[in-house]
Amino acid sequence: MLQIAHIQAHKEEVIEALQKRHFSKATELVENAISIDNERKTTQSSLNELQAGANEVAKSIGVLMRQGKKEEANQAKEKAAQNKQTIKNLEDKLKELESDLTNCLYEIPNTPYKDVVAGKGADDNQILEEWGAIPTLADDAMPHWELIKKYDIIDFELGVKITGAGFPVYKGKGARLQRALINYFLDEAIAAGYNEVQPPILINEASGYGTGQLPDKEGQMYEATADNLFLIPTAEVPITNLYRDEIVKESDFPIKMTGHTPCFRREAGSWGADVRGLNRLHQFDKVELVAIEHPEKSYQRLENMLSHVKGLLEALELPYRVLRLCGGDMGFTAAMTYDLEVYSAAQGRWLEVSSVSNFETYQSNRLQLRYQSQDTSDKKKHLAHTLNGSALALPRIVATILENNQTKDGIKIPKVLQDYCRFEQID
RNA sequence: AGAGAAAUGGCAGAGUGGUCGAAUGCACUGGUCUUGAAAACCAGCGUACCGUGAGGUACCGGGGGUUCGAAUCCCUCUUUCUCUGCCA
Repeated sequence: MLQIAHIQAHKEEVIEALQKRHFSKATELVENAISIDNERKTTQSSLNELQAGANEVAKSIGVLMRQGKKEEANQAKEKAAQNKQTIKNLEDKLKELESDLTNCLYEIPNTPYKDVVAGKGADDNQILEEWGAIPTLADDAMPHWELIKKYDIIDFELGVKITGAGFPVYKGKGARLQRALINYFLDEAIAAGYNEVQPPILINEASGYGTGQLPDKEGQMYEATADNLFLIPTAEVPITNLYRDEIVKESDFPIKMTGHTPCFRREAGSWGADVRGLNRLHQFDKVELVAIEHPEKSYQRLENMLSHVKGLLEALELPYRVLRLCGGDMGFTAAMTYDLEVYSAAQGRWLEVSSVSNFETYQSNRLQLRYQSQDTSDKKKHLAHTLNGSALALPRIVATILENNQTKDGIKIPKVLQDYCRFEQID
């Protein structure tokens, strides 16, 4: 969430930035947050004053008791008891205001970075670059949902039997290709200086709040209700939360982590004609990059992460394009997001395979993830910036490899994967 | 899963109703001394919020309660440790 002090100091700027998202409640919510905060301040002031008085009386009673002045002590007691209820009421009011403020702030999305253009949705995204030639396929080329049947490598019907729609079973070379991709992506991340972690794939509520999945987006997550845990929608959640409530040293930056996890998404209501096959699943695998960075270097870090992902796609020889999302298409918590899409030749469409974002302090403010400046005269703890990016999500990469590399003899495996797969084609 | 014990500042560790935001040691920062370092000595050293400021308030695992007053008493939750059980 945004910092209330920042909103107070830069109200117009915040409202203006939020307009880029076409966020209609911007002015209303910002005004509301400010007025709650102002009331909070005055409430705390008067509460503190009363508490100071009460503390003084309580102390004096202690002194009087020790001096044996019982009567005076009892008089003071009565006096103190009078203010008790007032203090209690003010305390309750303060708590309520604080929680109102937090709830209000939860509803305000992150303010887009200066480079982000205004826009309502996907059509307004900026296409920054395109790489690679679009392959021309034979006339009888098949979309991946037919190829997986032809070669018997991914089975949706079996998944339906075991679990339900959107939970495919990978078999034989399909399973091995998955494993190869995971290992390849992890090795590349490690080579780029990311520290591999294997986090839990169930998270508690606090973690959900930390990275912004909660409140409001619980409908997107599978929930283990008996234990009040959630299946992760992305490794971003457990990995970023490793640093919840931590104070790091400035010299620790950048903190770079990577991890492979399955991801679980309910995707309620988002099924339609163009989500056949591997295009949208309830469970899929992803290798994620997470970075925690100094505020002054976070955009540099974002570029660095973007070029890492581009390098992967180039090594896999998949034509891609880079989009900078417009305000309206960005996730709630992001300040700037690059999407990478690969061209799926048999479907004739671009498929999003990675999303790389800078959250600035939006997540770290909830996480209370701060750093201590190296400058010893600066005693204050400062919020760090958090970033993450997929590198990469598997299913659409698999779909595109299958479609783009199909030949009459079989599906050619990209060179970089051959050692990982230990086979060169699927036939 | 059952029984017991525990949770205090960066760490260790005192404190069982009142000058306790919290002894002491270590660590850390600054200084004295030294050619330099070590040692010794002196001083400082938690976080957040409110206040222009002086200053105030809250925080001793989380939440609630008793009391004029709670680190200290009560309830509850969480976590850790020990023993027993179970298990890859």
